[in-house]
Amino acid sequence: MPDPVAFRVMNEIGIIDQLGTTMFERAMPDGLTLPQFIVLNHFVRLGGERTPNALADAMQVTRATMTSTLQRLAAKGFISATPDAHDGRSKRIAITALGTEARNRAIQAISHDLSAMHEDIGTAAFEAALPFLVQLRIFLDKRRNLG
Amino acid sequence: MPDPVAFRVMNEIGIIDQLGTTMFERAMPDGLTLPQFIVLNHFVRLGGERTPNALADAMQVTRATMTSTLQRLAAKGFISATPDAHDGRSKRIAITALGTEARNRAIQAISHDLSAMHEDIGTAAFEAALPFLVQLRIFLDKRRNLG
DNA sequence: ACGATATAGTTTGATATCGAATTACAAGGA
DNA sequence: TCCTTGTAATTCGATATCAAACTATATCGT
Repeated sequence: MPDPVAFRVMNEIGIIDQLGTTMFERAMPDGLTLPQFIVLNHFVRLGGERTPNALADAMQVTRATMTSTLQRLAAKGFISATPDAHDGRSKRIAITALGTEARNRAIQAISHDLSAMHEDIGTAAFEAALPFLVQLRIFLDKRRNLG
Repeated sequence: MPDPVAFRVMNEIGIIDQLGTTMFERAMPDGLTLPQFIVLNHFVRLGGERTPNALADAMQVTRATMTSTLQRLAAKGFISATPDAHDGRSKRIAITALGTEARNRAIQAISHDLSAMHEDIGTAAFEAALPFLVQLRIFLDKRRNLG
């Protein structure tokens, strides 16, 4: 019995994620990891402040995971955290100037790999694949929240 | 500036991998993890014996990672390891009867989630997405081996 | 007002993963 | 034979991740 096609797709996705993450982190300066970059990029793209909880939701990770990533970013001086004036349980996270610089260096560092991907696979193929991936991600997210 | 489409695709793939792995491991009996299942499934599908090195190549992980996963599978009695008679550095790994049973229970445990995926997304969409994913995986694998 | 419940964040313990260093053995060359 | 180089596997230290347990604060119901 062959593996169901959904299983084969998930398997390929797992390997791609693994290889892609390794490629990214090898190219990074500042010892920046992919999850750390994604947080910095989120702040540069959308601006403002966020709670750890909102970041965890946006990145689809648990709050525990986000706590860990934010602690490492704070240790590098790439983010700041201030207590929320209206809710004693909460925090406001923002990117620092140092963090913005690190994010921009990261963009530069990965641009060569991204270009190679566009050349080899074709930008059109990425565009074509995106709707399926979004639909699959939304399905899995819904299913997670059901239990 | 929007993120390049290849970056958005890699980002979706990362989230899908994360959500899919969590869904899988929640459904698993025997505390089986996804990497552990993949090794067992490999043996059931293809039979025979393998070296840790060959398994690491097949799963696209480092030998260090495979050492760790094999140690946990051996601790559960799901695989056996015997020294190679002709090469003192090497080992021969095989699945045990207990391992085969665990793999079959795992298949059962995940079948409901897989069915839901096929129903929601459509089997045809998975078939259509597979060639792109294979191409992307092969590109990243080649690129890794170049450095 | 108070007790029950919910929410924000952290901590802990486990697994996976990488790269780098290490150990043990193999193969080849002088 | 011995030395160098190569290969198989493991160990180590770091990061990410989850679930579960925990702390602290907020909100809701009576």
